[in-house]
Amino acid sequence: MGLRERNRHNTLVVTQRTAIEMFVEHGFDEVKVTDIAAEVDIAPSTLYRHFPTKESIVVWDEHDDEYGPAIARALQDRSPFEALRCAFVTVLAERYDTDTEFQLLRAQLMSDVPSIYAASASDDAETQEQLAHLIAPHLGDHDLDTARLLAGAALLASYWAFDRWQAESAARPLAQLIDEAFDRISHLAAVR
Amino acid sequence: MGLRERNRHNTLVVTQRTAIEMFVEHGFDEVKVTDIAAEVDIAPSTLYRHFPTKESIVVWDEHDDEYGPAIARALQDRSPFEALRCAFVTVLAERYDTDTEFQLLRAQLMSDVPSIYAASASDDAETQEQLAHLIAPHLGDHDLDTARLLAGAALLASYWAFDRWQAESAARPLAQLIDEAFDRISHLAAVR
DNA sequence: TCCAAAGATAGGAGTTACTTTCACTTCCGG
DNA sequence: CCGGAAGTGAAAGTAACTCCTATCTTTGGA
Repeated sequence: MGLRERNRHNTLVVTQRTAIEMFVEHGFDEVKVTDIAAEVDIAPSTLYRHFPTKESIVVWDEHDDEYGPAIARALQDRSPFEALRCAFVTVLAERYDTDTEFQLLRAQLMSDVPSIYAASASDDAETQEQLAHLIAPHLGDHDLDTARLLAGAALLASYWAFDRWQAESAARPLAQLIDEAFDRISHLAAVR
Repeated sequence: MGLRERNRHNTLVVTQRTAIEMFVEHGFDEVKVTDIAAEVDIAPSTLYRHFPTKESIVVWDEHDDEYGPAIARALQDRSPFEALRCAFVTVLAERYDTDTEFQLLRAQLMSDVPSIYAASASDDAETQEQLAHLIAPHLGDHDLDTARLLAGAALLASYWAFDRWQAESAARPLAQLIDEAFDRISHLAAVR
């Protein structure tokens, strides 16, 4: 990883953290993109080179590229659905349990600001498609539609866990909630 | 239902159908809100009285208020999850199977135009919450979180069905796809 | 070590059409 | 027949996002 790439990554992280603090303090609509750029000390045009929209500053996840490898690893010795569970627990848990305050702020913005919520939902649709393509080859019939359903269920489980985690202000560790969510969703028919 | 209300509803329907045709033909960004207003022969400010945003013209569903009653009815003699399945099949199926061409156009916009997709996803989050509140009292433990998971699963099933329906251009009736989706999601653990 | 090329940033101007506001008119409903 | 809700029209604002060029920084090879 060259200097250029590291610098870029650093700028992304600093911009995101600064912006989220500003959004939480003054409100998403009140904080203008130029304000953020000024605070981070970059030009607005530079900010727009990194983040395509104002919302994406919040939605972007610096650990997004860890899911692919984690899932590929887990697929070696687990069923597809279990592999997703395992990967989610591994990647999400450690991060959210060490960087709790910041992730709570981010979660708050994502659920409270409609336009951010919408942007994040769009993102999730793409994630679902990517997950489906990852696991489809590991299904008995290689059926992409089945894979999409599994991926959707896995995402549903993780968002449910995430919502609860946020609602109870990180009282329980995220890993535990994710496990519970996957368990319950695997046995939906048994719910009364 | 008075004349006023009927007129309003009529304007909404006509506006939506006109707008969707224009969007499909010329592209969402190319068609301006003023163009739509001119075509429907109302003032732009009137259009904005009915639809809060440009995207909402597409996302709005004239049958949205049928779900509540349908679910309440189905809850009388079914488990909560089955009640959702039943209500979805009833309300969705007949509409999409009689109004197919138009609903396909609408579906196409919702999946192709990012901003519309995002708006529709936000809408779905609210729907999930409403469904959860409807079914929670019918669960053994009255647990709202469980209800949210069930509602999420039901919505996931219906979107999966809807996607397939769109992908195969309404080759199979929507009701059948929804049933299949609910079946599969009830037995996720059995998928290999 | 140095240098050329590739790529990133600053800075600023512009544009656009979505959306809001308000005073005014029209017309349904009891 | 009147009160009040809904529609109209015009106008303006807003800030997100785009585009451009000059300037600087990094990179990889000589």
